Amino acid sequence: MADSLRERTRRAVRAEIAQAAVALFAERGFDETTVEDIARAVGMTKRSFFRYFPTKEDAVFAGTEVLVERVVADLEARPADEDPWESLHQVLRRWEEPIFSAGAGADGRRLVESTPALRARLHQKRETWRTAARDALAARHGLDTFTADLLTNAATAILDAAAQEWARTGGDADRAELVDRGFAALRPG
Amino acid sequence: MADSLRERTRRAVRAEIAQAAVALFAERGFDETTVEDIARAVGMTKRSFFRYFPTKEDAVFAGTEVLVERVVADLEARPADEDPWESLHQVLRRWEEPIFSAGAGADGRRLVESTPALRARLHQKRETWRTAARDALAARHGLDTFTADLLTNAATAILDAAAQEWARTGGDADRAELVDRGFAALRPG
DNA sequence: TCACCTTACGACACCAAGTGACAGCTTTGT
DNA sequence: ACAAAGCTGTCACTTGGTGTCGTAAGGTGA
Repeated sequence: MADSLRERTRRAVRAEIAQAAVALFAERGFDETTVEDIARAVGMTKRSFFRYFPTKEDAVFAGTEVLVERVVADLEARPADEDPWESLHQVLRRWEEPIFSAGAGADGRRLVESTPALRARLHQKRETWRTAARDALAARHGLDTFTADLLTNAATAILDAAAQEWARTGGDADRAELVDRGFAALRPG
Repeated sequence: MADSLRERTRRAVRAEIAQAAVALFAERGFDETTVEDIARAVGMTKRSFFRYFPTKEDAVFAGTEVLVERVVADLEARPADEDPWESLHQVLRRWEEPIFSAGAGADGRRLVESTPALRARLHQKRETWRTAARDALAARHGLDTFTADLLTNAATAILDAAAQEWARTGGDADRAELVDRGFAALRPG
């Protein structure tokens, strides 16, 4: 069974913890919330919290793990003769939202945007999928590593700028449109 | 006196701590070195270490504070009618080295490049000067915030790619040339 | 020179994030 | 039904980081 009861329960518990954590963070702030608070909120020990998440920060980014594979898969599903930049554009346009906030909804986004520790963790997470995307891009289009790095880094630069603008406007900005503008502006050539 | 004896000794002590810290980190690894180890190495208490640096990570980035002002000053010294992208290019080409490693030499660079906690902190530091650079750029060239963010983010994307390539080649790559290539490739238009 | 004030330091106590080890309970596979 | 595997609480421990206090030293003005 690829999906045993144990695994399902575990995922459910993880999700419950994550939800409680984000709620508490949004209410009291990240630093003002202790891991014990979160654990108690879902009826477990501090120790058990760390059996579901490696760090306090990670509770906000629950469910991101699959993202990497999906983005890479999408990247590899694009026509091989397509402009690499265009491939990145199309794929990231689709995954912009989950990549940006890593799955914690609008609350989570605001939270991440306003908490340095979480921003730092987000960057770390990004590095993971960026490496994967870089390798996929390099393999599919025969790019050297520097160029592949350059393109994927630039792509995340666009995502960041869109996220910043979104945060600045209080959540009103059309992020997809901003991403389009960014990709148009930085198109290599 | 803008430069009293107190201030000078303080700077000297800071530098000494930083040096000891980087040395220990390079020798034993970041996680394997405790703050007390560093403090003892320079003959002080853990408590006093934290009177010179807010966090353990920051010991590696000693002397970065001035960088922000200098980069901004350079940015504002560029001709006002110059292409903003070109201004960024010229300025960052000059400051690429200190910005990248934040002043701890080649050892420090390798250290940062290979230690997730330090990479995270570096990104945070970057955000500081990026914000400043963004504001300066926006003010000088009358750009909207999104465009200014986009350009500065892209610029750091280039710096990152160059740093990654540099690390990959074991320190042989000509970073200035890579930066030039990056700026040429992503030139907006 | 003497009194004054600021600064730096050590010492101590404390909190929170993680980690390791152990013991007991429940679930699963056979 | 039974053993292996998984989850949990409990306890002890390390480490990064902070607040407080007492005190010694250095710099400042009369």
